[in-house]
Amino acid sequence: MTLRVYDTRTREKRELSTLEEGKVSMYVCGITPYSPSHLGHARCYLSFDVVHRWLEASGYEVEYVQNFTDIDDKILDISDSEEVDFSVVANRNIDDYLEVMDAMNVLRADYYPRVTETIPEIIDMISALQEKGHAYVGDDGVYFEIDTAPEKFGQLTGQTLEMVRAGAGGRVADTGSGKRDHRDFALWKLAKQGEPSWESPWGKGRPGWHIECSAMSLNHFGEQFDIHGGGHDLRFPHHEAEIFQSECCTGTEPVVGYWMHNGFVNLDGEKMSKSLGNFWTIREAFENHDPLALRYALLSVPYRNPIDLTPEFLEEAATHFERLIVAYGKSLTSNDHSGSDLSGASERFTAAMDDDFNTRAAMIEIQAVVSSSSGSDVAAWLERHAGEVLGLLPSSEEIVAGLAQADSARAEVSDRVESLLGEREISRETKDWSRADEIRDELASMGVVVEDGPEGPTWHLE
RNA sequence: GCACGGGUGGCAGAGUAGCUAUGCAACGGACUGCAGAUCCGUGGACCCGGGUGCAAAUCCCGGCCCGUGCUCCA
Repeated sequence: MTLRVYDTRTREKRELSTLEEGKVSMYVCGITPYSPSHLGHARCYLSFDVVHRWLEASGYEVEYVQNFTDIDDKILDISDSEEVDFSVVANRNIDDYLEVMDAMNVLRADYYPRVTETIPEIIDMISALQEKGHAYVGDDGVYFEIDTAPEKFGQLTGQTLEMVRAGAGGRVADTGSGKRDHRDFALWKLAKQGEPSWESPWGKGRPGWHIECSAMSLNHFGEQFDIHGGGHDLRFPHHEAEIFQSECCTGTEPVVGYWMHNGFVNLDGEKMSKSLGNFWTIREAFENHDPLALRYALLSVPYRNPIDLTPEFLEEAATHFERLIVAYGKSLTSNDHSGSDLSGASERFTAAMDDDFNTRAAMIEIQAVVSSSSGSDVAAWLERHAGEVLGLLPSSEEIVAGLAQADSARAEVSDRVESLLGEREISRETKDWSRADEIRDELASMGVVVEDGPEGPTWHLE
């Protein structure tokens, strides 16, 4: 069984082959912390969390780097309006991000480099590009000159230089930037009055948006690394700019082995994004949804496909999640073996994950196991597959604590429930259905669900 | 407009030529006073039009539709 990964650049699923046997270097574009993260971000980092987990489960040693773009125009806009330092805004939103990710069982990356802590490396890289003739100094900053490496254009989007030239109209003049060609992009932006800035050979300023990722990946991994992830919208210009910067700087290509891009979260068929304003922050979603149920929902569609968030979609996921938790709890407290052979499910699960991380297919296997067996072996199976690999389970301690709490809650109302149930059974025996239903309603108002079975009624709290 | 991705049953989602995908939902039956749970079973799809094959959801051509990108964006 081999792991196949879809690569945006070559547009095919390829067997994963890494630079160093048994090791994977993975870089994922992180957030720009100018506002609280929304569900689109959740989907991205959840997707790559599963990539991270599955690679490790497959025996790879993974080095995972995710950046924070902690200085940028929008952060400055907000810090201006709040009259606080930009770092206040950035730190606040980074904390928010890490908190909600923790709540959704997202494992931490190994490094979270920040732009503001990578300035010397960025400056070195820009200097190298300038020396090699790929960068020039304009009125308001330093730019990468696309025409010095035109053959690198369009690797991730298939666009040609001409197309983009044609599409842009007279934007160069509009922006008043110091670019020679509108397809060139900023490496270093000179500071305007009052903006935070860092010293550089070109004057005080700050890095352009794309250069940080090139500098950070070079810094952590060297000239080449295995996987680069990010949202689908980053393919152009951001990731193509990275290819220009990294490969022109080092002369080594390709800089990235596999470009992975996750699909969007849509609301009413449209991309959820901050600029469109049609987003839910992750925290808002937590108000109505268990973080792990949300994780379940967002992983229940393969990472490259779009997800249309509808109430039905979220409900279905919540139902499955609930079943999983209940089944896990039941198996966890069982001393018996299920007597089932779970090897087929394991094989199909592995095949699904090996096929470009098809979490959907993998989760169907989990559903099948959940609905067909229970026992101590099932608990172990779920821990490995639903827990370690997909991160869908709370810790067994939490589950056990939850069960204990449920037990005590149950014990609290038990006497009252039993006496009502006894009364109801008498009513049922005398076919006094209206009285029986009345009692059931009364129990329901106490949060007690009654289920009549062949061996009499059973009840549980909900 | 151009580029990329995609259009499979109510929803999600496999399937790159021949054999029931699958899950949820729906429906029918069993069981039920009813409800619920459970069990058994059923129907239902390949955007349109051409083409190549003995055979096409699957390959080719032409349309149409949707999403994203071309501007900050996961």
